[in-house]
Amino acid sequence: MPSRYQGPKAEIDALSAYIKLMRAAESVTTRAHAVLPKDITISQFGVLEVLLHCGPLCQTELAGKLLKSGGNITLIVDNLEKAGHVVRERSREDRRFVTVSLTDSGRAFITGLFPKVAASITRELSALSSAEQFTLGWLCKKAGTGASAPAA
Amino acid sequence: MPSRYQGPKAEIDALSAYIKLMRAAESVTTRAHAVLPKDITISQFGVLEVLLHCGPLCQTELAGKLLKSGGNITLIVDNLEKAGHVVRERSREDRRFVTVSLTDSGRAFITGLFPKVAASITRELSALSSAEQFTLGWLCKKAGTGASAPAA
DNA sequence: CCCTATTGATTTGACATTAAAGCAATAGCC
DNA sequence: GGCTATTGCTTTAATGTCAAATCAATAGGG
Repeated sequence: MPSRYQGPKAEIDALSAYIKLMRAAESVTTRAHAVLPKDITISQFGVLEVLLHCGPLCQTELAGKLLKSGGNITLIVDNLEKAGHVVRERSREDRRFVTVSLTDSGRAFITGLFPKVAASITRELSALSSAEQFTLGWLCKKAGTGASAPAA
Repeated sequence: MPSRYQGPKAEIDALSAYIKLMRAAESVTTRAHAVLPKDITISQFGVLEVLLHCGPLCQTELAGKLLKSGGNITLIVDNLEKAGHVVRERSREDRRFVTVSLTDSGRAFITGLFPKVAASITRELSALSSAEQFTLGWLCKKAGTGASAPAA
């Protein structure tokens, strides 16, 4: 952000850090996910990855883990279901819940893909030493649980 | 540059830092922009802010500063134009260019709004000291210009 | 056993986002 | 001048995103 704005020093420091935070997040995400095949989106990858590492979940749980809205998950799961990567199943104990599970082909797909993305993220962050990555994570965590963050 | 195998520890460190980076970016952005009136979006705010601090720009320049696609800018400017915040004007020297400028009401709008958002971002990052904010910015900049970043 | 509140999912409407295709205007080359 | 390439913008198709409204099922209070 080309700030010609001249405010208090605290504000300039915060805005400067914020802009770099945003640019880094966008930049690393875009480049790290460039290894994804063209027929899958970042959001779809996110859902498959959570299902692989957490097992079958209902849509509200997916929304919580991915920090997305419920309506959003409905659409993403729709598209993953069309592609044959996941299946929906109504819970018999409480018919409000829809359990989303990986199909065999979906599991094979994400199992083959995840290591590539993990390696890609590692490569993108390789400009930072291990200690620097730790510091970055620590500062981000502190920043993300700041002033008006919901209590953990 | 041949990429060397870095081992599982390097991967865990990088993924851990990456997840915290993404969560911090989402979290701070969402909360910092909660002060925006509901009739304006974050992207629209971004365009108005750049126009305020840089003066009238053509759409390609806007796209470059905001790191968005050209088609995207077309839509955002469409909506800002409907709201009366900006005007489009064909350049007379080169009729391919469309200069986007703030209207009087648009200028008043963003002039009143920007300090609120700046204060909000400052508040959200107040969990970090000035030195920590500087370190965060430095690490983010280093991370964002990593392995496959385009040459500046 | 009702009435109501809550909860999980879906739908709808509006905006964002990109890639790709298309259009219009300019620039370059012969 | 005229052909071609480039450049800036718009459009289109597909997906994502949220908020709000809606629907279905369950839970609780009386």
